[in-house]
Amino acid sequence: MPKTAEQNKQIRQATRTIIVEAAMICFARNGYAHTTIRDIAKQAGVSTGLMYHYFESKEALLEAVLESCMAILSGVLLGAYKQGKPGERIPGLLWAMFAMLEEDQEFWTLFQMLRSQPAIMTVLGDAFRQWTRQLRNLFTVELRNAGRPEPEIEALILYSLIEGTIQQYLLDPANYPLSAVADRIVAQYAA
Amino acid sequence: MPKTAEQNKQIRQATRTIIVEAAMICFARNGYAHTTIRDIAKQAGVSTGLMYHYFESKEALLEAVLESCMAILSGVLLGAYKQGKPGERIPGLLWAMFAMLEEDQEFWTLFQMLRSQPAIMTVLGDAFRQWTRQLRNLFTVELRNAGRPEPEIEALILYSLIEGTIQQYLLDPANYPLSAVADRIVAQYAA
Amino acid sequence: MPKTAEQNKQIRQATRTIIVEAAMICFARNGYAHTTIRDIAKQAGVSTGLMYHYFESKEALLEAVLESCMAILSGVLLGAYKQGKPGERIPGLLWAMFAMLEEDQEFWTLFQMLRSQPAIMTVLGDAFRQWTRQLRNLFTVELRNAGRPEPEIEALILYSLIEGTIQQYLLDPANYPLSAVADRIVAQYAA
Amino acid sequence: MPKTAEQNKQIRQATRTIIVEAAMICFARNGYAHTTIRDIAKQAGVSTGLMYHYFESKEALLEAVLESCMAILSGVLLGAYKQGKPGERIPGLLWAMFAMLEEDQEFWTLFQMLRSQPAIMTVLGDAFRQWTRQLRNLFTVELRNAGRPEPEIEALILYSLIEGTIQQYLLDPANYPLSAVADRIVAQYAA
DNA sequence: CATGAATGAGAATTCATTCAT
DNA sequence: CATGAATGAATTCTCATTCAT
Repeated sequence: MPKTAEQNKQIRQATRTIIVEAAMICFARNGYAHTTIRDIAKQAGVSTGLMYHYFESKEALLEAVLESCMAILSGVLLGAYKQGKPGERIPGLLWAMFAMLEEDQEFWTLFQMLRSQPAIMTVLGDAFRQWTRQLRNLFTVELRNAGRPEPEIEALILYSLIEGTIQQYLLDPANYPLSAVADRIVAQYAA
Repeated sequence: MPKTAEQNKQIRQATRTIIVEAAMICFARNGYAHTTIRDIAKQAGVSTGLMYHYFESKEALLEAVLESCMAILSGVLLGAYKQGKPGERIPGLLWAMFAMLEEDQEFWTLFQMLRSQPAIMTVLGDAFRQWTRQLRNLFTVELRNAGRPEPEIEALILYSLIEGTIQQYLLDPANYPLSAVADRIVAQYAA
Repeated sequence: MPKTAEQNKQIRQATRTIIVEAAMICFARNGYAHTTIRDIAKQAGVSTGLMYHYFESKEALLEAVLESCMAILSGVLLGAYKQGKPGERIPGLLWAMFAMLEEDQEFWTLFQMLRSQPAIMTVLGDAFRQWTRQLRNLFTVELRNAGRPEPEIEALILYSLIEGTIQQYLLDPANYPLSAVADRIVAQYAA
Repeated sequence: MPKTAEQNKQIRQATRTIIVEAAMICFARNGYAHTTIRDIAKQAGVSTGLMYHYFESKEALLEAVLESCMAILSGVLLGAYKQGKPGERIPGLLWAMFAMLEEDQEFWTLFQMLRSQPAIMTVLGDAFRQWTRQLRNLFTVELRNAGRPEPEIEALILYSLIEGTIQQYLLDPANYPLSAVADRIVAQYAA
């Protein structure tokens, strides 16, 4: 009794997701270089051979991981964006970011690692740059809506502030006064 | 008559430095994983065997590189710190940072890469956290001198702003309006 | 449809045996240090990578070799033991030993080498001591059956006599009068 | 003030001895292959370079070690031999052997290791075989003096008994009833 | 006689990838 | 779709040996 094409498609999608998530966990914990295909396969509960049914190479898997990260992050930010009114969305965006940071450190560790590996950026840099521009645009638009001067520069600065905060927090989560910092930043942009 | 102890010490120091600098170049260009010991040896102009005369393993070399980075950066910032008057040093520190960023992208690429590698932070995380605290203290002290409220929180934010700016700049140096951003940040802290 | 678990198990067992036997040959001929993993792989007709699929390290393989030696020797001696009647088994055991010595010098060269390597005995010493005790027990029991006084001490001496003979024989097989010595030893224990 | 030739010769001899003894210790503890020239140099308290002033190669050092072992052992046995009267020397030889065994396990561990390494015996086998024959001759002569039939065969057996006992003892010195075994063996040859 | 920095060939080990089933 | 045995090129690491001082 062969499976229907539809069933197969679902299985493919599910297994693919399992593998990507396993890869995210392994990369975050041990870095890309220190993670082997076998590690990921074991984490995912599949055979090493199966990895190659879903991804052409380790690099292709990495690509999928970065895409997944970008998609997740876009989703969260766009969700926050849509909830607020034009000109008043910055605080919501910031809260969404900081909430996520506290909830899912591993995600951010992974994300920071991916974006600071030369070997990865050589391949995926363009995609990442384009995605970054889009996100930053959200901020630019909102800062303009809020009547700020030089919204492009402001957006760069705000984006830097967020990224830097994430980096600092991840360095020592236990001792970082995240909520105090978050309050302070939000206050600066709430007016 | 053997070489004197003094001569040997000098040779060791010089060769060690050559190797660390070669490693910095290679790691910055190709990342840790894509750099082989042979690459570094060739870049340094020594044999592969000698590498292990100075460093126990590739990872130990990596640690030495991070330590070197921290020392370089400390030197630059302390230099800038000493040149200014209490309460007026923040702009000097910022300019030193931004100047260095534009001059030596490779250094910063390397630095960002090192600090986001789980394998490195597992070993050197504590040393790095302590070093970061010290640098941040410079900012805290100056912000207090300048009469700012909550200088600790302010310092965290300023530090984040710098780190985030560096990250953003490195992502796409050709298209990043660094001087505009720098002016804007400095202006914020010059008052 | 993957290979069944049963098939895989058989393949693993067969390949493992091939590798261990190849290692035995190489180690016996050239010693542990002068044998490379490549040598063994070539002798076994497999790739070097596969060696590490079955054994964690060269040393782990060495351990497997010693274990295999002990199993082979136990088999031969237990076989001889079972064929004789209580109280009359010593000659049979001795003949089995001496026959094997003449037939398979390489085995014994290997065995003597293994048991005098500090690196091996550090890891497998306890297992080897226990195994030795068991074999010696065979002799103790038989000497007691034969009505000898102090069978434990006698067994130690008999065991020493055998081991020493093996060592002497291996030192210069061409000139060693093995059958004369064997006759003499057996005569001593046949009465 | 240059040293005199005589002084130099003495220094050479003393340093040579220090190195050989260091090598004996290292080889006994870690085996030949696991011992590096550096290990021995450190144990001897000299530089690696100096090793090559005294020994052409690691193998030449090994040769010196085996020769030293043979000389030490010859000395002890000849000493015991000379103390007894013809026809009554066997017990003395045996006691000398067993006393030495208990006093200097490391020496015997080393000795057994050296003589069971194929790589070593390939080079030094002939020297060792000849030396063994000479020692065994001592026993043959004495057994003939004592009026034993077939003294050659008897000597082989006695020699095996000693070597085997040494091996067994070294395997588990703490639990081996050496004095009981020694008494038993000596009794057998005292009559 | 003595030192230890330097060499480089050779060995162990790793791991992405393939493939028979 | 799924398995895991098998491959072998690439890499890290070791260590006997040399040599300038």
